[in-house]
Amino acid sequence: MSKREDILSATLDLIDEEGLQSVTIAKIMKRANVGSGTLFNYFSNKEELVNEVYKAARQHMEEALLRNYNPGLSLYERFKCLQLNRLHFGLSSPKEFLFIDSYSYSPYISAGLRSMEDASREIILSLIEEGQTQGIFKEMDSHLSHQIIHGIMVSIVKGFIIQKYPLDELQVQQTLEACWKAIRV
Amino acid sequence: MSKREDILSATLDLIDEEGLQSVTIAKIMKRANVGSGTLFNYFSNKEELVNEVYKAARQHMEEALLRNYNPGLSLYERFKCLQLNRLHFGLSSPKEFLFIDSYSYSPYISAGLRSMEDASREIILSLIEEGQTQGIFKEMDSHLSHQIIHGIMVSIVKGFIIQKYPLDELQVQQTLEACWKAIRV
Amino acid sequence: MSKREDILSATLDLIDEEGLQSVTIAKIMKRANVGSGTLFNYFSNKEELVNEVYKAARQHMEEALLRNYNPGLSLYERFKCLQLNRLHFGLSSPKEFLFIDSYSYSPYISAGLRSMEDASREIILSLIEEGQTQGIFKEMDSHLSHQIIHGIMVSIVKGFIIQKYPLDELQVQQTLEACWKAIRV
Amino acid sequence: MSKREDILSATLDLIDEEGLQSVTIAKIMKRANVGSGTLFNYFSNKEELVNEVYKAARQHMEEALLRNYNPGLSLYERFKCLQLNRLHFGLSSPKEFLFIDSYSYSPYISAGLRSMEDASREIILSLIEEGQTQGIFKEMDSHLSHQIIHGIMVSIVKGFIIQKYPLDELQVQQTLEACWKAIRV
DNA sequence: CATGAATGAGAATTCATTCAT
DNA sequence: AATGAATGAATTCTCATTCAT
Repeated sequence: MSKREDILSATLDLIDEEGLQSVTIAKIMKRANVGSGTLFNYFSNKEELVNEVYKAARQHMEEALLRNYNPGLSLYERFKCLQLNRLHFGLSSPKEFLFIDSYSYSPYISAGLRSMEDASREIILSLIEEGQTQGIFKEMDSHLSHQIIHGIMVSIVKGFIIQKYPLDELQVQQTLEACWKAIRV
Repeated sequence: MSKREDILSATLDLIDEEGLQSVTIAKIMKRANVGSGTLFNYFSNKEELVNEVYKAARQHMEEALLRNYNPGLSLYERFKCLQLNRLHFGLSSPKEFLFIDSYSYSPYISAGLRSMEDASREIILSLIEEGQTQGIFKEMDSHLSHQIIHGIMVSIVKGFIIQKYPLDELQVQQTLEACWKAIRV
Repeated sequence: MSKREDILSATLDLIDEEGLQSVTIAKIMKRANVGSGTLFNYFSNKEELVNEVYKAARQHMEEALLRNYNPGLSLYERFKCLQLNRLHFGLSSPKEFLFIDSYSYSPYISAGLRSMEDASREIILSLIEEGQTQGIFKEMDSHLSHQIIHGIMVSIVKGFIIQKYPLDELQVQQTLEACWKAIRV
Repeated sequence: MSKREDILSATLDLIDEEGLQSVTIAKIMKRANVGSGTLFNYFSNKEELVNEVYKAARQHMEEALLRNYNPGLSLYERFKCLQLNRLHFGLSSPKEFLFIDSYSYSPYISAGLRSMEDASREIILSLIEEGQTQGIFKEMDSHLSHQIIHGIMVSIVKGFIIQKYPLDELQVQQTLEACWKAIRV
């Protein structure tokens, strides 16, 4: 791993462990095993560093959300793929998942970055609209529908991460079903 | 309002406006119109102050969630009451709502406080179990069901607060319906 | 005990326990069971309070040093009386003894107070001079002689207070003898 | 001189001039010509800094006390050497001497440090015991004997430093003699 | 007399950042 | 490219003191 990646990774770890609130450059330096000079060679200040961590996490998630997405599949198959991808991302990258969730509305992350291109979001919205047109999904503001299923998925992952319940095949199926039914006609 | 309340209130306002990240004791003092000595008479340090803000918000929410709750009503009426209460709390106290949502997973809030007694949670869980027994709700880990509907409500309120869509009578009905359907058989 | 005495006494105790360095008005208030208003009714500020503690200790010691002093006795008897009195004062009032010893050169105690009238000192000096005139004590600067015996007594008491050795009848005799011999011809 | 030494030295100077009571970090920074960050890089807090000053002074004194000590010399020569070394240390390093004297009983200095290893003390104690065995020194608790001569030396130096008398060849001889006689048979 | 909530100047300490090596 | 000692502005926190009750 390059020094740059060491720094990004150490920062994410520390944010996860102690909260951005108490992450200091000194702690990052120590964790990443780099000197302060090195750190400031790669990132011009702390805010930029944190924003880069956010950006990397978002890019990572973006890619994960669209993995294996096949526009040729049925509406349900596509819906399921997107939701499962989000779930898997949350389970396999909990630190990034929680960081994105926590800081997507924080002024500490630049506005530009927060509203960065999000192909998956557009895809889900149009998928919802497609379902509504076909009479499968209930007619309502597509953002509302999206928010509903997004809320479910995020909530389920967070609940699992803080150990509220197991999340095996069965629970995953039940969650997917809940999402589907929540916005069905 | 007592000085103590002034301080709590100023702190919540500032966290809402600028993010905990950039809230300083000096800003709080100024906003609350108190001297630093006064502040530290009431709260032994910044972390304790923020934790007390969290605690007060949780207590406020707790009370709001159970407002007009009538155990004698039908399952649906009770379900609706609880969900609507949460919605109304979010809409009428957005600062507290968002603060609780953001910091319920943050290490900055003490573990004990984050997992504090929550009567409403117990009530919802048993209501879910009751519905499952009656064959109304789908059989699954009641925490999973709870997390699903909780995720929907929180997500909808957040979406509204950051202005993603209107939230009138119609949308409220649709949201409630989504919750109900999400965990129905 | 009057409130005023409670305060003086609490202050001395705390100085003994934690060092003047870390004695705060708040700690004194708590220990003495008085409010801040009360304390500042009796003493106009912290420095005055500490100086009053010093003054009271000095007065107490002054009186103790001359207890039973009989100018009519032999030189040796008078010498012994004065040294024993100092020893007994140190043993019976260790807090005052140590406080006086530590702060007699501190700028925190007002110059006037530090150099306050000290009848016993004059008496010892003239006793030394008397002894020198009689050829009993070695001829030297009487302040030097005084400093020698004073040094012995203070050192012995301090050593005892911090538990370096027992200090019974025997050791007391040996100490007195050392004083006497140290300045003898 | 390294920054660290600058800080230690500035601290000792200020304690000597104004008393620990009124020495602030800001004054130390200014005197030592360092920023606050630098100071806290070397010492994690003020108490640790003061303790390090004490430690350095003790080590300095330790070394000075044993300078030119020759175990092969006669008892008297060795006795004289040790006492003279203490005297010279006091005269050449009055700040350290007074600081050690004042804070060796203060709770501000950690107990471990106050009772730190002291080779010179062991040597003097065994020298006293040797003298007692040879019938030169009076039989008594060697700590008592030690405390007596230690008390004399410290007292004489303090008296000189605060200008109570001259301290020339003559007075030094008289002082040494007083020490010797104080514990002789 | 006694109280203690409120104060704010000032003290200790933190921490992002720079720069010479 | 990498380092880390040095920095000082910003921040948290302390504590003697006041004053209305």
